[in-house]
Amino acid sequence: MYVTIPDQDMFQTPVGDLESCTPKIPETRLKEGRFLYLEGDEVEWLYQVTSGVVLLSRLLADGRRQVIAFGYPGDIIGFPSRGLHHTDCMSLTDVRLQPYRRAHLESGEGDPKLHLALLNAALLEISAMQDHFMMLGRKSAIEKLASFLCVFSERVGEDLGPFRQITLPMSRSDIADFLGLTTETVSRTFTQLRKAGIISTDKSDAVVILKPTALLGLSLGDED
Amino acid sequence: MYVTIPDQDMFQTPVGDLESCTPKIPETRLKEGRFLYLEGDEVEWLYQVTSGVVLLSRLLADGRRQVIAFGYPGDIIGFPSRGLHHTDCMSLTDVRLQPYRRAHLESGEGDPKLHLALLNAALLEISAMQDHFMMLGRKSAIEKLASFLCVFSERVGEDLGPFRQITLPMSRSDIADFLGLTTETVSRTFTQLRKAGIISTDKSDAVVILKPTALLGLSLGDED
DNA sequence: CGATAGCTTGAGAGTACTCAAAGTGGGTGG
DNA sequence: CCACCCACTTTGAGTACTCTCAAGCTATCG
Repeated sequence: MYVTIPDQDMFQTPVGDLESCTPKIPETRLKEGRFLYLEGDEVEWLYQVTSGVVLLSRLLADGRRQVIAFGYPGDIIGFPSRGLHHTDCMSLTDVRLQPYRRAHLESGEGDPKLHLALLNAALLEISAMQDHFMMLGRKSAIEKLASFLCVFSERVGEDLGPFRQITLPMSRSDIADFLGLTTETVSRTFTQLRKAGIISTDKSDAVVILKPTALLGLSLGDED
Repeated sequence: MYVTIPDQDMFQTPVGDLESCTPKIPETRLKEGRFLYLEGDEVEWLYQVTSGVVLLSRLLADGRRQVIAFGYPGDIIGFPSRGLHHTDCMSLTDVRLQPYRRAHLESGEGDPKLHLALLNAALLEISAMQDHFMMLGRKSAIEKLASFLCVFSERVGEDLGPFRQITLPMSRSDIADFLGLTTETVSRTFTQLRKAGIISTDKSDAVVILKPTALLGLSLGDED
């Protein structure tokens, strides 16, 4: 999942129903905190996340990390470039994944419908990454975090009475590396949103959005 | 073109030879400073840049801009997402473009070779954008500009005696919007590199790299 | 040769970072 | 079952980097 300016279209299932696609390969399971693949690994499979959440990231030589995306159920991960993985992929929770052969992406001979679905997922990823660019390059800390929470609220939030709740499987430092901030700044910005009465948090991983309109406004830079 | 940590593989022609692909549609020409398409336009064509340079960007409501990429000869631009363009595309110079029908990307029925070439271009774009993420989210101003110059030097630099020269068709403010900085910071950082004897500039659009190793070191964060 | 757009430089302010310490919660072992 | 430990989060103080606003400078083009 990529963070973007909320947009109705974003929240459709990106690939549609792949159920009917063949041949069906058995699901892969992965325990929390394990790596599915690393940058530089040869791509044999693409995966659709079935349940759980994964984190895609890249590392700089000196240890700086950029989180590229979070993979939620429905998302396709593992697109190759010159046959290789260009991110690390780690599970944030126990995860179930439906593998698809790389060949299905690269040729429609096996299953044209699957081929097209994977292609469209790749194209969606491109446009989603473009939104993420905007956020990384041009937004302030509070705009970044507000954008992040807005997208998550739409995509994986649950109704909680009149409000909307998000459960965050990722740590503050994962969020920081996604938004191009430090953990301290992310933490301070959460506090700022809490003090403004826009969100409330519980145990740091449950966030309730009390004022969605205010949050959306912040995400777009409607001056604080 | 996307900025990345220099990597041998980056500098191959992304799509390979499309000459043999059919049917050949006449080249499009565009004068400097014109828009080829805007965000939200329906995608009818993809284009391979034949000559000249284009700029792909997105705009925030308040006018903040993020430059997504520069399109140099060989680059494929215009990938659709749900059938729509997700960036604006403007020419920085007079430009020639080879159009390809969108249908060739979405189905291999017309020309499987072309289909595959376009698909691979899309996949390359994904990995290139991932490098750009790292730069936007995790690098300092000097690291960003050094990375930018390194990539351009490799991709479109020309030998100038023992040195390498780049001609920049984009303004300081285009560079700033690409790197997530302000024009002033870009300008100051150019000056900093000049004073360090790493580059020299002429008329602000011609850059000679005097110390490529030092520049590469800076781009990777080998402490100043 | 003057006008104008783009580039550079300067001074000061503000945001996010660094380093440091205290608080919180979950897990483990006694 | 409770206490301790460890990892993560939050808060604090001070710094540094980049931004903002402003003015000069430089090229280019009529």
